[in-house]
Amino acid sequence: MTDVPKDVRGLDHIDLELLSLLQADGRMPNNALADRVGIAPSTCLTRIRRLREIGAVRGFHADVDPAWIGRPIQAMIAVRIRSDAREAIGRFAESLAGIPAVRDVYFISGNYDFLLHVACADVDDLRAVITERLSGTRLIAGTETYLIFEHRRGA
Amino acid sequence: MTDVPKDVRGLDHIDLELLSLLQADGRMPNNALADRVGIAPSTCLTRIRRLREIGAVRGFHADVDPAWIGRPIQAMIAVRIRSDAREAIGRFAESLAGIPAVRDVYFISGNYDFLLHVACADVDDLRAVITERLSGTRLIAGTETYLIFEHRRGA
DNA sequence: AGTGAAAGGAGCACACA
DNA sequence: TGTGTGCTCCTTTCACT
Repeated sequence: MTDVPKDVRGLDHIDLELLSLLQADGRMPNNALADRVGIAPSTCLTRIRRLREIGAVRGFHADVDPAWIGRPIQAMIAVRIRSDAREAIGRFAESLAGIPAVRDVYFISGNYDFLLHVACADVDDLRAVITERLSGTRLIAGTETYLIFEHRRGA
Repeated sequence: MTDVPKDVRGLDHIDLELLSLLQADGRMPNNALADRVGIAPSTCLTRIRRLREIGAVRGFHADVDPAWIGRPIQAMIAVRIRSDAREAIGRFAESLAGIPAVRDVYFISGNYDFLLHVACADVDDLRAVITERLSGTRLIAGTETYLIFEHRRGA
């Protein structure tokens, strides 16, 4: 709920403003950004490069509607790893991120080890992901699947 | 799991390729895109404008690490609406998207009505979101909170 | 729908405060 | 760090296919 965060690890208010602007519009031209925050374009360029280098900006991506690329069925799959396979969790999760249907992997606390946000072509495709890539691997103790009716990005 | 989707609602393979490229790198210059898919820059521009207009591309965003903007604590909050308040769910969810901590709202099937992906300054902040913005509203029948240890984007 | 050329604008490196 | 200049490359429009 806090609007102005506390711990900003060496970023000044201009950096935070740049991050906020780029989060809202990742294609805003460097010129416009510089204007908005009140610095010269070349300075702005340097700052943004630095924000990328330190990892404050992890990348720039188009937000593509899954329905338009033939993946209208979205689901959140909670996955529990078998307790005798915990060491493999890292490599396994990495392989999951490579499945085309997988859009996000959330490692969580609680009864399950992670949540998978997937977008599939149809229900058969969803079942294939669950049975072939998850339950079928012998690393998985259990899964629980929730259909996603709608997905909205926050502010 | 399907690599080549079936239902592509009037998009040809060039459109799909453009979407894929822009999903991977939202700042790829129009020129480079045109080269990669084998069309002229001007044609490429027209196509991308169309992809935005029809909603295949919903926007372009910088992927900002929440930890760098003072929000190192991430959580997934499952929220159940009171059954006598179901009509209010739409407006309520919209107000949620306006909370600075909220990054995603997933409307789901199952025991809960939606999942909230939040990024908070600290645990107090997280508690404030849950007690003041959720449990405190009288629309909420219950919540369940899972800490997010790590969040990876898929391919 | 796709193309090429031409003008205008933006990105980027560099030298300097 | 921040800035201003200048070169280069990209973007964007338009007449034409």
